[in-house]
Amino acid sequence: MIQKPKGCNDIYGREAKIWKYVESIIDATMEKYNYNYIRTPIFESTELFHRGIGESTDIVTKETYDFVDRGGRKMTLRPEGTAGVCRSYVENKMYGDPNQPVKVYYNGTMYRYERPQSGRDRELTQFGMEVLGSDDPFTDAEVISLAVNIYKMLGLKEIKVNINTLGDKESRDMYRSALIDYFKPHIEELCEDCQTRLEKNPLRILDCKVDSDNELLKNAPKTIDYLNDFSRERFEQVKDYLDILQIKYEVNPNIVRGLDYYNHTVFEIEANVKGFGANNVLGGGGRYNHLCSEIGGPETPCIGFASGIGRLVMALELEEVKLPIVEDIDLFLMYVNEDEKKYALYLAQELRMSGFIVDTEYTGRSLKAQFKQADRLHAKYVAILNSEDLDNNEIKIRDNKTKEEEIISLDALIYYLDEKLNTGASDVTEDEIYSWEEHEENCDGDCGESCHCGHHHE
RNA sequence: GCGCCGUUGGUGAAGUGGUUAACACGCUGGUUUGUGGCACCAGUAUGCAUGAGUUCGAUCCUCAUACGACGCCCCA
Repeated sequence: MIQKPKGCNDIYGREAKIWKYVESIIDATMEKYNYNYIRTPIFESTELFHRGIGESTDIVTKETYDFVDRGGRKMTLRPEGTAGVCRSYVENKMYGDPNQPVKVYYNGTMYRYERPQSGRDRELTQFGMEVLGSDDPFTDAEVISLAVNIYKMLGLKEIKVNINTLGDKESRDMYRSALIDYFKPHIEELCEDCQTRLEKNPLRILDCKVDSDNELLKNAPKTIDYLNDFSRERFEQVKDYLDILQIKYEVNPNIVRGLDYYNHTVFEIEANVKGFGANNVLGGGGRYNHLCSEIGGPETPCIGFASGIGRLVMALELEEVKLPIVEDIDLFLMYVNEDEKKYALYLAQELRMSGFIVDTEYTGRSLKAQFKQADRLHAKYVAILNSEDLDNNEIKIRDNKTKEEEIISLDALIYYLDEKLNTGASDVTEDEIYSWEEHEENCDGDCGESCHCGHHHE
C-alpha cells in the first residue's frame, strides 16, 4: 500500500471542519485589524532562506526540503512564512506604497525535514502576520494582542504570553559576551549539549531542559540588565501598550528565539493545558528590523508572528472547547423506485439551490437502510418520496426529531422547510406567509399568482 | 542525525512455531414492528505493515525497510 510521506497528515471529516472553522476565525479577526491576506509561493529559491535565516544554522543546513528543479535551480520548500513575505515586500516595492506600514497575514503549509513527534510534523500549516515598515512599539503590542485575540475568539482560555526583549544589536552583542563570560568558568557543570551551545548559541542555554534546575541558570545575567537606554525604554513602551490593551503577559528572560535576525521584542504564546507533548508553544514571533535589508531591500523595521494550526487544534481539543461545527444536514431524500429516484435527483438540486443542505441515497439501499443513513447524517428532516404522493403533487416530510410526519404539497416544500429550519433560504417572511394564508382564504382560485399554499391559482 | 516502543479486519482489539485468527462494535442482507433506530437470524481478514532469512512449516523467531507514537538534538 502507498502511504503518506513521513510526518504528513490527511485532515478530513470532523477534524477538517474544525480546521475550516479555525481558519474562518483567523480570517475574520485579521480583517477586523485590516491585515490583508497574502499568498506567496510554497517554494522559493534556496538562497532566500539561507540569507534570511542564516547560513550556518542547523535549520538551513539539514532541516529544509531542498530540491533542484529541471532547470538546475536550487529551490527550497518554505520552512516558515516570514522570509517569503519579506521577499515579496521587497520585490514588489511595497515600501514605496504611501500606505505604510504594510500589514499582511498568511496561512499555508510549511515544510521542515525533522523527525516527527507530538506537535511536530514535516508538513505543517501555519498562519501568521507581519507588519512591515514601522518601528513603533504600538505595532509590537498590536501584533501580540492580535495573536492573543485570535486564540480568545476561538475560545481558548489557558494560554500564556511570554515576552522578552533582546534589545538592539549593541545590547544584544553585549549580552551575548556577558553570558559566555558567565558560563565559561563553570562549563563542567553544564550538560553536554549546553557545553557545545556555549560558543554556538549561548542564549539557548537559558531554556535548556536538562539544566533548568541548575542554580547557574537562575543566576545568569538577564537580557534586561544589558539593554542600552533606548532598548530599555522601548521595551517599557511595549509593556505599557500591552497593559492598556489588557493583555496579560509575563516577562520571561529565557525567551530568546532561535534566529539571529530577531531584535527588541520577542514573544511566545504557549498552551497551558495538560496533555501537550514536549512542544506546547502555539506560536511565537518578534521584531526583525534587519531581515529586509539582508535580502536586498531597504532597511525596514518589521514585526511578525506565526502559529501552527495543528497545535492550535490540539489545544482546542485538549481544552474541550465547544466549537460551532455544523454536522447536521437539513434534509435527507429517500426513494425506492426509479420514478421516485428521478424526482429525488431533481428535487435535491432545487432545494440545494434554494439554500438547504440536502443529501440523498446513492447506493440503492433498502428503505430501512436509508433511515439509518439519514440518522447517521443527522438529518433534521427526512423526505420519503412515494410515487403515489408524487402523482398527487405531494410529499411526505418527517421531522426526524419528533418523528412526526405530514404530507404536504410539493409546491409548499421550500416554504415549509424554510419556516421549520429558519434558514432564510427563501425571502418570504413570516408575515408574508401569513398574508398568503389570508390570500388563500380569499382567493377565488384564478388570481394568476403562484404561491406556497398548495392550492392552484390558475 | 540519535534513542525507545509499536504496526493483526471498517473500528477497538485478543491470540498461537503447524491449515476454524477469539470477542465486541460497526457494516450489509433478511424476518418482524404500516417506514429504520429494539429483537432475532445470517454474512462480513485465503490474511496478521513490506522484503528477506531461520525452519519440514511462521502472523508469532532473526535482520532490513517503510510508516506510526513518544523523547533528544534543533526549533523558523
